[in-house]
Amino acid sequence: MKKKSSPESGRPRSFNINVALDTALRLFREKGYEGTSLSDLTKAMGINRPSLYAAFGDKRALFENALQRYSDFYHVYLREALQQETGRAVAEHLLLNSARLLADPQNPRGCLFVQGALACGEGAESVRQELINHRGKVEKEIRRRLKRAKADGDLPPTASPADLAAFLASVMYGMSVRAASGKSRAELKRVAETALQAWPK
Amino acid sequence: MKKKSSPESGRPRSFNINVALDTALRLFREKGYEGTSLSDLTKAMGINRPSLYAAFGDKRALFENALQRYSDFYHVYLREALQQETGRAVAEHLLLNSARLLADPQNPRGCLFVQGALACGEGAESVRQELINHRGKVEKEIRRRLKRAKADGDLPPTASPADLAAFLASVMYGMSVRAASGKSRAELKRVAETALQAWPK
DNA sequence: GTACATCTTTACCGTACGGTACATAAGTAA
DNA sequence: TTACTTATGTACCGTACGGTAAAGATGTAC
Repeated sequence: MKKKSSPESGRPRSFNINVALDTALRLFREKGYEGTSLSDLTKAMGINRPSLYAAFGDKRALFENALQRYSDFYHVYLREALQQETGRAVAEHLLLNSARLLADPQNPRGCLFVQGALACGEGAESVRQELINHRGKVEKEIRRRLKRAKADGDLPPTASPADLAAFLASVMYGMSVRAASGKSRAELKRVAETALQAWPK
Repeated sequence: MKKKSSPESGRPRSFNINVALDTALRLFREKGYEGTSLSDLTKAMGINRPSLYAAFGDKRALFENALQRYSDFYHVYLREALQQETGRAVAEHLLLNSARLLADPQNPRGCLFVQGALACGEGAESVRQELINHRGKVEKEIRRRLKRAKADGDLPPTASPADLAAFLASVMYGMSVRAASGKSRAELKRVAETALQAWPK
């Protein structure tokens, strides 16, 4: 992806590539793939266009990098949630931390998997598909964990891991939409707590 | 909005304005405001650009018309739901019909209030704000209805109409995201049914 | 120093965008 | 027929987009 072959020769890069990537991630999360222009990106990074292209390739490749970075962070959160001891604890962790992260005042509101490209023109169709895949994988991991929970007996025999996972994912994406509307952490937390009432006993 | 002053004089319009508006609505719902180009619109309508501008004004005004049309349909569904007799029945109606409408095979997937402009560039910022307002109004109507339900005694005294309304809205928006991922009515229905487990008894 | 590699700057490319001027076609009114 | 009104088709406008060519700047290796 990036050049592993970075000999010490040549003019050194004048900007920190990870800082630039974080800037790109912020913008993509806030305005989506199509809504973020190259001028937005270079301006926010404080560099010129060819520097961006030399470092990352084209816009699509830059998004790919930013998405990977986001996905890495996301999976830290996800893993932590899925490592909880019971199905109920997993659900609590997922929803309450979603509320916290999606409305983090330090970051753009909402989830990149949703905000990145929910509805878009033909030029971003492949990005949209990729985000659909990411969302699907998240849901799949939750489903696997809940299947185990059911096998472990900390979910009733009548409970459906697939339905519960789909429900949790839906609430998380719904909270993302609400976060993008400017709702606070407290408001999202109440949604999470209400959703948890649906958990089978 | 449209010209009431339509004397029988002058060359008659060669296309049906409501059909054209429906076409616009479909496109905006599928690709969002920014993702839908004037060429997409005129091509799908089978007319030329000046005809579109003469009939609707600019792109923004056309979106406004399409949004109004969508909102009219939406409020039929919403009113029907809010007219149910109990809080529980309202919630059921809202969620189950959301599932049905959001994944309608005859229409683009998802809700225009969400898909229209969730994350976008500066040029669509006002559209985004407007959709936030629409979502807020929907939630407010649900909240009002649930307050009445509580007063009527068909919600427990401990229940929070505001929290329940926010929860219902979140699930509906989450289902919209899932619908945009291509999930079927059946899958969305299971989400709705799972969500209903959270309803206070 | 010289050679070499890489990044940066400026200036530009083609394309697609939203929007419009203008001449003409197609209807009604007299 | 003539005048008038409105919609249409063509051809175009300026701007912003994603992307790049080419020349100069800045480092390392010798």
